[in-house]
Amino acid sequence: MTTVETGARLTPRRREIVEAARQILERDGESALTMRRVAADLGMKAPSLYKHFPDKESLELELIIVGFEESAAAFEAALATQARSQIESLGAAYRGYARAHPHIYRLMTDRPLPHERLPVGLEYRAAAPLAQAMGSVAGARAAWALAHGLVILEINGRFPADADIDAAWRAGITALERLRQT
Amino acid sequence: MTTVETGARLTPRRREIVEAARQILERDGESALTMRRVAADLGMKAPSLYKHFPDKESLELELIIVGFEESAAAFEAALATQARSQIESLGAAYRGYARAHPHIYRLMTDRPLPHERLPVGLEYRAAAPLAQAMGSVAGARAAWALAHGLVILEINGRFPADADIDAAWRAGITALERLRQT
DNA sequence: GTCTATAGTGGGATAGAC
DNA sequence: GTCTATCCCACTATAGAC
Repeated sequence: MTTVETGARLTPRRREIVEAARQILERDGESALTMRRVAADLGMKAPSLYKHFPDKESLELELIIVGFEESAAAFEAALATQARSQIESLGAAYRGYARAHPHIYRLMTDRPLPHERLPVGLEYRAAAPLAQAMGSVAGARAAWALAHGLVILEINGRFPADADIDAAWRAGITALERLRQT
Repeated sequence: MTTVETGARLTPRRREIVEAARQILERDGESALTMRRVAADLGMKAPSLYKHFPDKESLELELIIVGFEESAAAFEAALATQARSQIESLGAAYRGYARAHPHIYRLMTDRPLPHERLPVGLEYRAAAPLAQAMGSVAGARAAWALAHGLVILEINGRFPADADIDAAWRAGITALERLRQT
């Protein structure tokens, strides 16, 4: 369970700090996520945070872990759905998570990951549904890239204001399903 | 011609400043691109730059324009090639430009564009080759998203170190070509 | 585990003289 | 068009008292 893992890894106070950081990030974006602001929202001073986390990067890493756990859960739930094709369900889940949590999503994808500092198996768990749906490693990577590209261009406001993003998704899903049927 | 456009829009001194900024960005990345550093590389002081550009953002915008001009030229050249399929050629050109100029590429795609401040027709020119090759707007957007996703995940170091990125590109190109043949 | 105080760094931008 | 001087901002992080 997601909650159990998080709870087991973090002391209660650390979890409160991560939660405060998350709310700041979600509400006001990455530039608002400063140690001062996190501390202030908890009624403490910034230096006190360093008794709980060695540096800011470690705190951000916890947010990334939360993002992976939540998106993995969303993908697993999508794969369990029978109403639509697996690829279609996964695409909707991917886009849905990214749009609901754009700043966390960007944090998760904007830079190289320190794989060795993530909970064992977490990356695999998040990637497995797509790999299963696509049936090949190369196909799964292409599918991930397509979904990421659609999502990040949307989040970054790079499609024209009147662009039919739904249609682009449908075209992409169609292409992936034809690849799958090879 | 790219050079003519740039030359017409910028005074010689402004062009020198843009060129210095570009070299810093390409060599040392976005965090190195500061007004102080740009000035120092030109043998001047930071405040003097503000006689040429009203703010840092305006200078960055010139770099984005350069990126669009160069990548548009690369796409046009790729489309003129007859050796491979158009989609394949464009994919290679897209990846090639992004890998050769990762920091400029990130600058071009990381945030919303102030469309009204770009030279008229530039965005259209950069997008046209892909639109032509895909034959539909939705297909072109899916193709752009796929290419962008593959490229930005590669640049950001998000594929496993031993991942076969060439194979992911081949799978993606195959999917797009099947979509094209609808 | 929290505080105060502070170090140390870096950034964008402006005023006014030359 | 360039300079010097300066402002103001913000950040991460540490030391040491309580």
